[in-house]
Amino acid sequence: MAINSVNVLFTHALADTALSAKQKEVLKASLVLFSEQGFDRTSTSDIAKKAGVSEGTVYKQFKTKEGILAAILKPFAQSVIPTAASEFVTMISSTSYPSLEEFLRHVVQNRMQFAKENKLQLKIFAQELLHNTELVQALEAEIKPKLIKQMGQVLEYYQKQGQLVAWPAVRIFRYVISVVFSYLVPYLLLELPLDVEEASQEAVEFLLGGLSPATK
Amino acid sequence: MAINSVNVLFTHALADTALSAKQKEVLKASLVLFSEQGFDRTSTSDIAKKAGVSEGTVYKQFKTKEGILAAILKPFAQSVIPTAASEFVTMISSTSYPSLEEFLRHVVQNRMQFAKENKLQLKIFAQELLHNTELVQALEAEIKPKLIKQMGQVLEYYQKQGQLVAWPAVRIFRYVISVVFSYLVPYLLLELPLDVEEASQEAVEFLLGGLSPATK
DNA sequence: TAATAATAAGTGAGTGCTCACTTATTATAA
DNA sequence: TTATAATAAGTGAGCACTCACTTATTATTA
Repeated sequence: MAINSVNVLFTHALADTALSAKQKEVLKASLVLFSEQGFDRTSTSDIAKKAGVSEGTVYKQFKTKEGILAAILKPFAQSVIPTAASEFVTMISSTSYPSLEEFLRHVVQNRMQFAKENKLQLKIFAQELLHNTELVQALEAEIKPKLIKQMGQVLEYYQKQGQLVAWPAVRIFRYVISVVFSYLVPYLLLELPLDVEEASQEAVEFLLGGLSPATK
Repeated sequence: MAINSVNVLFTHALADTALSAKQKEVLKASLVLFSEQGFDRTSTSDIAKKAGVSEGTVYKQFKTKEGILAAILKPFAQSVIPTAASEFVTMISSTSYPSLEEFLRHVVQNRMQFAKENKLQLKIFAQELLHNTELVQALEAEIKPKLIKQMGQVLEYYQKQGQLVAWPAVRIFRYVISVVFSYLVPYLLLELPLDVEEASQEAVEFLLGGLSPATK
């Protein structure tokens, strides 16, 4: 059921691509198998079988098994950090800024929803991060400046307003991201349900306390 | 250097066991290879070569490759949550309770130090968690009650004192653990240095803000 | 339109190789 | 000498990937 809905979303994303129906089946089967068993424990014959195609078909489009992985993770990786055109920026660049609470709730909720819709990709991604050091370095180099550029001035605004503690942006990101993950990890690993509305509410309540300027 | 010191610690832990010198070498080699390349991408012949023994010797003690993994992870898993005999409890059960800040700093610092000393095991452990669903379930079932039993009354104490917000224990654990991990993840994945003293200081500063009873 | 040609997509039985694990042989120790 | 420890040479299953060939689709011509 949960997997189905993920598949529906993935299928939808696949619609834009120039892949044939069978090649899409290959990607869908790989998505499920990689996330369930891990990349290394999934054979190309497993993939072919689940996709209902021959092994030759698998290799017609994707030259290597790694190529299949890349085809799944590339579009995912590029949407982990929402682009400058995203809602975040439009939300902020409007004449009236929302409160820090509203802003945080929006960001947290948005990313939790994203994680929910990309559950399988996230699991595969995490596996890859753990034994692909170069990938980690490359991501760090790309994502961190992007994040700071996009969010940096927003944070500054709230800091000048006195709504946000005057810590470096990196430190604030660290806490926001980790608290979001504190709700995602049980969902990803234990298959527990995740109520995004409730979770983001809770998370923001905590974050606001920790990120408000000192009353100490 | 960092790996060396880890090895020194691991070697020390190995001293108590009834393993022969060569069998200990097997475990040390496996620890490094599994953490660097992952379990699936490490062959038993790699292990034998690095340990300076034959492949037969590897299999004399450890019946399977999985058996090697278990020999590494079992003692680690059991020390992730410190036992009831640990410092935590003695710290608390003394007649004068420390402040929440002191208590938090001690816990956070202690676990960060532990992570630093068990860096390679942690990496292997994380890999395993991602595609071993049963293991995750088993850990959840064992660790969660243990954690609540040990820490539950301590939290209650601070809540009654008005130092700690009256949230369920699970929610408080969630935030403390995730903030600790926010410092560990860059250390583990990006090989960045980790100053435990400084990091725990920072972490607690944030946690105290978020976990103090509402001033809202 | 119908017939033919050209291209693309798909197949499945290989192929060489790696791997976890075994076993026959040799070194060491009691 | 006998028992134990260690080795090094297997062994067969499974793997990623290939390739000669077939089928489906599209373009071209009469």
